[in-house]
Amino acid sequence: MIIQVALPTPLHRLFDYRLADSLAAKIQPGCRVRVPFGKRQLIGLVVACDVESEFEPARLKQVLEVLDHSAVLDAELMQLARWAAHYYFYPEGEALMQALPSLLRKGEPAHFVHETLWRATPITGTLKLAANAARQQALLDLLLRNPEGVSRDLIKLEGISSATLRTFASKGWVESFTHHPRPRHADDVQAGDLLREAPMTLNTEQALALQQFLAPSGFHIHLLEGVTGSGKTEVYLQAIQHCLEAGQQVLILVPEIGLTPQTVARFKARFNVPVLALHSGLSDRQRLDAWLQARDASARILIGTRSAIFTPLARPGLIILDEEHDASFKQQDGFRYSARDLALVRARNLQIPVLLGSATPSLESLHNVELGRFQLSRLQQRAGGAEAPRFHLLDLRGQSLRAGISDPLLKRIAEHLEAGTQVLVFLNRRGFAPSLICHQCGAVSECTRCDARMTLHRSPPHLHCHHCDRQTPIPRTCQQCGSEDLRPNGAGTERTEDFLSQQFPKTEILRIDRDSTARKGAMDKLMHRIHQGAPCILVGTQMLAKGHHFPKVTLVAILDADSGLFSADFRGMEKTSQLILQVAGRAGRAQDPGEVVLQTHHPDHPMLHALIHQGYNAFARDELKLRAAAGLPPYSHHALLRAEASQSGWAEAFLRDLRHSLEDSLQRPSGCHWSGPFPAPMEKRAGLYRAQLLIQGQERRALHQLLTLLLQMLEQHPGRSRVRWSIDVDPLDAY
DNA sequence: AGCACGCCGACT
DNA sequence: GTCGGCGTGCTC
Repeated sequence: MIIQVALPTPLHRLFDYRLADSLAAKIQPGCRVRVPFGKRQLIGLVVACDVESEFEPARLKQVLEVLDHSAVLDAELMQLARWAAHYYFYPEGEALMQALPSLLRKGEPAHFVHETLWRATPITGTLKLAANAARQQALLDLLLRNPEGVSRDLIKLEGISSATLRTFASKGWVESFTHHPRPRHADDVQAGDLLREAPMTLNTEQALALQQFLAPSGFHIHLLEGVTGSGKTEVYLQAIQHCLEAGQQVLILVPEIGLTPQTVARFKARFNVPVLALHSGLSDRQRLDAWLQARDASARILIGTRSAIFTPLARPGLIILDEEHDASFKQQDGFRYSARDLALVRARNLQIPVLLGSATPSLESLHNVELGRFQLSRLQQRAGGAEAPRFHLLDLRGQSLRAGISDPLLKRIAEHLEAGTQVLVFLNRRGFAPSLICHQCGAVSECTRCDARMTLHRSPPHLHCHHCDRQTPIPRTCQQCGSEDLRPNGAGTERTEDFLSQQFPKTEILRIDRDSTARKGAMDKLMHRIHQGAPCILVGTQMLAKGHHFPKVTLVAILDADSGLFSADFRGMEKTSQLILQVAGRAGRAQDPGEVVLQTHHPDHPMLHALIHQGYNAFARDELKLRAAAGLPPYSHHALLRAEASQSGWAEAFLRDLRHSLEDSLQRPSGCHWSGPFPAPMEKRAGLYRAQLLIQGQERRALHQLLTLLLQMLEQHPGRSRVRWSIDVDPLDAY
């Protein structure tokens, strides 16, 4: 028999192999096989059995081993991954293999493995450890936090040595047992004990939204647009309840920074069913276990980020995608898929509904509402009758700034602190200052590998390129003129923190950015501090904007509202307004009505006005009109051909060549146009020179045809070895 | 992407 | 004379 196999190679094709009759009986699509490939052996996935080969049969090689008795990747996921590979022009073999957990890619059996776990013994309840036994305390905490048992891997991960574990064992504080990962079956949960806590009573808007969502059966897409604090999650929870009652599973996708223990806890607290979080902290073995539990429906609620869209589901009932506008749903390298768009495709294949939620929906989704593809529900009331925050534009023209803060803002901050509440200061720049400038000649510290400034950091002192991660000591003298007068230029979170602690010496200043939260547990500590409720100032980046709620914050200050107003990226306004509202949403959750101050040099800017006085919807309507007039997405479709090379000019020349081949081609479909090649927004990055060619299509079909042709040309272009290229369909980042 | 083949420069 | 640089070509 001849079978067709998908292999993890960057080649855009499948491969045929001969299969010995002795192995042919149990083979089916979705099984893994080990095959010879050139001089090496690879593990691949069977795509089709009993096929005719166009390849000369005598030259076919034999399958070495069949790894599975039944399909590891079911037909539905296989269909999704193959569809995605074609849509995003990514090699099919790579796409299919990426849908598998890494242990399965490496050839491990698709089985649960019995694992030795450790748990605390009852006597630890009254145990008093020596005050200086920090490691022992850490182990005890870990054990008490996880009464169902902890694996040795996890203990190691927490930085606890096996010696500490041995000590515990010898004192009888810990015992080991064999964990049989044969989880409960879906049917084990009786209808009566599905709920762990009672659902909340829905307000009129929530009830209407839920009813509208539940009314149609089968595949439909529902957009839940709800301002922060309007209770979207409760609508999700009750939609999930309906699914669980029907014995089905629910897949929940959240943005990268939204997958916090609190998020997961919310679902676990409500439902008496196995809830699994597919987060980045899982070991390969745990990830496989979770994958298997989703596949056999012993896990009922699956929560994960972008890649969780490829989680197998034995009894799929609903896909929820929270913060659907979030850019982290689009993968930015390699397999550049959008988990949001794949969720829609998957739901259509499965004939199940999708619930998209956001306070600030993407213009793509709002356009889909206009077209009647999505149904829309709006939640405009805040739960508990909390008022919406008041917005103020603070005109920066003529104001002096210290660490990015104007005097009127400083006064407002003082007033809120005196009233005993908390203040949130947002600026999207970490580090001390965005650059180091020579006061004599004006030369600026630049990265040698990128077209970018080095950011000055104080703790610890160094220069850091945020684009390629290069770090250098702080120079004592200017490289250009030798002057010693080097000064920080502009403000980042460290500098603002510094300045505020000088201004408010008695107030605690908590900085929240990637640097301050890098250490394990640091974020928890900060959050704990904030939730104690004492007056304090939070200074932070994007990290503050998502997921976390700060009930005591009554003033949100956005230090630079102008950053996205004049950017070359046509999505700049959309991104900025989403970010402003997201940050603003952190305030005014409780009884205190919140206040949001935006520092701007353009207090008359129409976008800021629409956003602040009429709300996101008015802004979005205006912006959609502009997009329509300019023929930009969502009114047309974009693809970007990206290229990078070690020498300046190579990538651009390569793309120019391709453009010419395209223009000379007779098979070129109509209805597309292109522009460029242009240098990428930051031409040099991490030592590579980057360029891109933009392709625009009125219709998806035409764009797809053109890209098919382009791919053929790319694969046989003589310059392809000097240049790394990739196709990005529906690109999101600036271009 | 790997991995081999192949053809030119500085070494024991 | 060989080790090794990376250009070019192939993978059922």
